[in-house]
Amino acid sequence: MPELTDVEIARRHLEDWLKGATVARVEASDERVAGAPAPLRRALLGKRVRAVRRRGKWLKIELDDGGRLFSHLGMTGDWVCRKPTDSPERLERARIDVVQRGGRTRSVRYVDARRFGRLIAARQDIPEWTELGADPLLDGVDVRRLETLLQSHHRAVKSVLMDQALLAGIGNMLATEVLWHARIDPRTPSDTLKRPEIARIAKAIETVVPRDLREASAQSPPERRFAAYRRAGKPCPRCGTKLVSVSLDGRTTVFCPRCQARS
DNA sequence: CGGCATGTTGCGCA
DNA sequence: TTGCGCAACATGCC
Repeated sequence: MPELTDVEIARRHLEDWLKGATVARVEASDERVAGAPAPLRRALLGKRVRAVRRRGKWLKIELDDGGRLFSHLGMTGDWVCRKPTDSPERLERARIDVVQRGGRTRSVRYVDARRFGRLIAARQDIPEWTELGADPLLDGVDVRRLETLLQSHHRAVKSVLMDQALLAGIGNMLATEVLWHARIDPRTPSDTLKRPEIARIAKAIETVVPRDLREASAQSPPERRFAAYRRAGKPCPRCGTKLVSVSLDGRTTVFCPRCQARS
């Protein structure tokens, strides 16, 4: 599921399902994901959902008493909506049942195969949330700020783009796509990039993120969402050269050796 | 069976 | 201090 775009879609769903509703039932079957059930229940039961926000890959459900529930989808997490009478999903880890003002009931289930996701109830914003960098959708992309970020680190440009404390929400898929779009070798040391290249990266983020949000909303198959990601050995959609794969930060990174050549 | 996977954290090492 | 490589986490899927 997770990258800024899929998390934003999850946010829209949760807002639709939960906003204005009152929590009537809470289950947390997996301590690894949600901690002990009791504190979660205490934080949510009887509370009304005021808003659902997103920053980077984190979701925040705000309650009318000032409490908040943070949700990270990890690698395989997702929220789905069911009826309260429906049996648990196969990989369900938690559920929040709510009653809307008109009396309509919903059962919102957290599903997560690998259980890397997290549910954290808190009374204030947690560091994982407050320490996030600029979010491309919420804050826009500023070329000068991006230039400062890139030049203040001596790291592969892809690592910088994926650093959540610097830019929030860019993961392996989006970083791969952004650099393909900008025609930049992902291994390029970030502080050697020149202004025109940085401008191309900024433009690529502004283009790729909203476009992928539309693609993901339309449920386009993943192979149509991305030009390079998971396409090693296949022809570059731009020039036909075989895409190559390297390992960077322990992640598979695909790029075109011809149009993403280092200058 | 082996290998790979959208994320994050923590450790050893240069 | 900074950055890199890698293992770990736990499970599904091809």
